[in-house]
Amino acid sequence: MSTILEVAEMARVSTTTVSRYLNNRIELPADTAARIDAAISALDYRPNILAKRLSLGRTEAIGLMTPEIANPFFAELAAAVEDEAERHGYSVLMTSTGGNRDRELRSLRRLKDGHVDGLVMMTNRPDDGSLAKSLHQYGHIVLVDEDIPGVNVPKIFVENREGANAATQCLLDAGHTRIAHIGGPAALFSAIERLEGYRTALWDRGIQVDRASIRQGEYSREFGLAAMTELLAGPNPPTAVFAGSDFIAIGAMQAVRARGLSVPHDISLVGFDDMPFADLLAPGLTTIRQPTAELGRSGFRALLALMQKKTPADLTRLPVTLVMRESVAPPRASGR
Amino acid sequence: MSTILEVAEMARVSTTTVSRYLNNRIELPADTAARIDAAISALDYRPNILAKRLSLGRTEAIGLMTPEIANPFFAELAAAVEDEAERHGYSVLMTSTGGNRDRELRSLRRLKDGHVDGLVMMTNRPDDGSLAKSLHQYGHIVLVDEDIPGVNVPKIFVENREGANAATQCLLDAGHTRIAHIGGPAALFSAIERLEGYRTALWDRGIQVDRASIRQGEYSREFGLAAMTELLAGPNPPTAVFAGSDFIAIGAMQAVRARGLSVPHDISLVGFDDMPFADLLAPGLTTIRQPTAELGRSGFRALLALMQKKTPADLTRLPVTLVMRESVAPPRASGR
DNA sequence: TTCAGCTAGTAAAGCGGTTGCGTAAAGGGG
DNA sequence: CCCCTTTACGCAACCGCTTTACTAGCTGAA
Repeated sequence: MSTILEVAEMARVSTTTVSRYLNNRIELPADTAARIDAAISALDYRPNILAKRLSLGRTEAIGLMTPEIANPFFAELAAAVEDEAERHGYSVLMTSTGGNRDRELRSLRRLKDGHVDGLVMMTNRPDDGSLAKSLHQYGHIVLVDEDIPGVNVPKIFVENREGANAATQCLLDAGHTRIAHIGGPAALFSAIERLEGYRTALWDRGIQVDRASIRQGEYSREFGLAAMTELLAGPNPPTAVFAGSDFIAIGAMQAVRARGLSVPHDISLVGFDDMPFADLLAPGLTTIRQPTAELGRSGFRALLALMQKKTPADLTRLPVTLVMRESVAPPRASGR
Repeated sequence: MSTILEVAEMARVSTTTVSRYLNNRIELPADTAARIDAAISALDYRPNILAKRLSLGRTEAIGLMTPEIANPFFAELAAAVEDEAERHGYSVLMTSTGGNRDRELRSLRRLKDGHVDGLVMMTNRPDDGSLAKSLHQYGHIVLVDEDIPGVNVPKIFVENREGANAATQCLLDAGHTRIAHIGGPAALFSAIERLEGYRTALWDRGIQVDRASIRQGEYSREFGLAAMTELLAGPNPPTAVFAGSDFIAIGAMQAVRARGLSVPHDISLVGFDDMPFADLLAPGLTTIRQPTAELGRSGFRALLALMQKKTPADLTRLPVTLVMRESVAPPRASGR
């Protein structure tokens, strides 16, 4: 590997000149420039990035913290971040934390220690406040998809309320009145917002919101299965369910089947996320599509702005859309 | 941020001593060590990793090239690589190439330019030979999941032949004799091996392998749908299909349904991969499970060996297993 | 007493860039 | 013709760590 010094010698200039020329910090007469260019290609010179980083004190890399890269939602989001980062000359250092606090901290320390210049952070673990307090000391951070309350960094979320509202309305429009909600963790921001959206939709139609038809738990299939099984066994089972995530919806679907009932014939179902598998199911799952890729791109852009000492918006909300498939139908024979 | 020099001064030793002490290259008398320790914690010293990297000429980071991180298979594999890497103190720089040659080359150049010390490489694009030729110049590379013929680097694959064989046998055992195969790209190593496994299984039972019941194309749902539609429209449609991937299987399943037939009643189906959604389907998809995480871990370990100047195995084959679900049944009423 | 052989360090030269000052030479205006 | 401004570049310090080569002082054996 040749160095900038060799290039400078071959072009009969100083390293200063070469460095400035390469970084567009100087305008050189054509022949000098040509000599440098010639030397560079003759030596096949490529700047040593490690030296450059030390000298500049930055890495031109960002971190990407995701709870679970194997989850298609986060994977797609990660892909979008990476794509946008690449487009701006940044590399992406990925960490899949598995919701593990230790790994989250390790990723944050990487930021502090200068492995990366900034961090796109996603977490789905409710915070006890300690993370929120310590976060500002780390540097450039952007929060995507899920909030950590009390943290003062740019945030990019989707319109959870509006989405939940649309999902519930879709069920109302189909004629349902006994609509249950199986939502995510009670402590999680997105789950809270989605619950609010659901409540508002019912409220707006003058429908009493029944505590008993609201379940909160993990955004997982297992929880969906368990919660739906309970609901179905209850005294006054719903004719429709708005699930807080597609995973929950799938679990619910299983529960419905296990009971010998069918979606959408006996029970209508709407999910949230529009995971890639949502349309593989039979029946295809009606759900709220999140602009996953846009979430990632916006996240990176906000981070970039931060790193360039600009001030990105404190909060960006991206719109969601209802995707109609086959899991919603009018309630059976009305009444009971 | 404090530097090693400040630590040295506070501990009244030289930077050399501090550096050696920190890197376990020297044994110090207890009181000297204690002074250094004290200085370090008093100053909250953390070594500047950029300086360290420049000095050592390595980054303690590896690259991870995947065709499509949004594909759950690669995502899970990536998670495993990252996990294993983290365990050994390495960071992971991820690139999702989308099968784009340019991005592949960019990722390779990152290796050459010293951004990373090694690369776990996955590609699903058939190579025209140019990649194979240029690959050795880049440095430490390990190939995972899919081969690039003619490349002399450690490789980690699964037992494609054995898996395909088991899948086909499972259909044979159920009583099928007209078994079609919808496989991956004809130029792709894994697809070739899976086809071989299918052929051998039929051959071993003395069943004529019919050219017309073999289709090759993308590992995608769309291709599965198209190919299966064709097969069903043919003169002598199969009663069972071994699909080269779960995506293909899903497409095939759609085609079966579109024709008013049912899986497994009219057509039995076996996939390959055991994607996370394989058991979400109704019926659950019988398929060949790949040890995805192990593929990732082994990949990293081989790379680590390479980077430590050890010599990992040229080729590692990981076993696959047949996962029985509900998409296989005996052929209908035998005969026709 | 002498000297080899430890112990416990140190000085300084890298690693390969970037950059704040500075300056020689050429050009131009008065 | 003199002085001031450009133009075109160079010197050397600096980023913070690692490592080679070396030494002062002590111990113990011959």
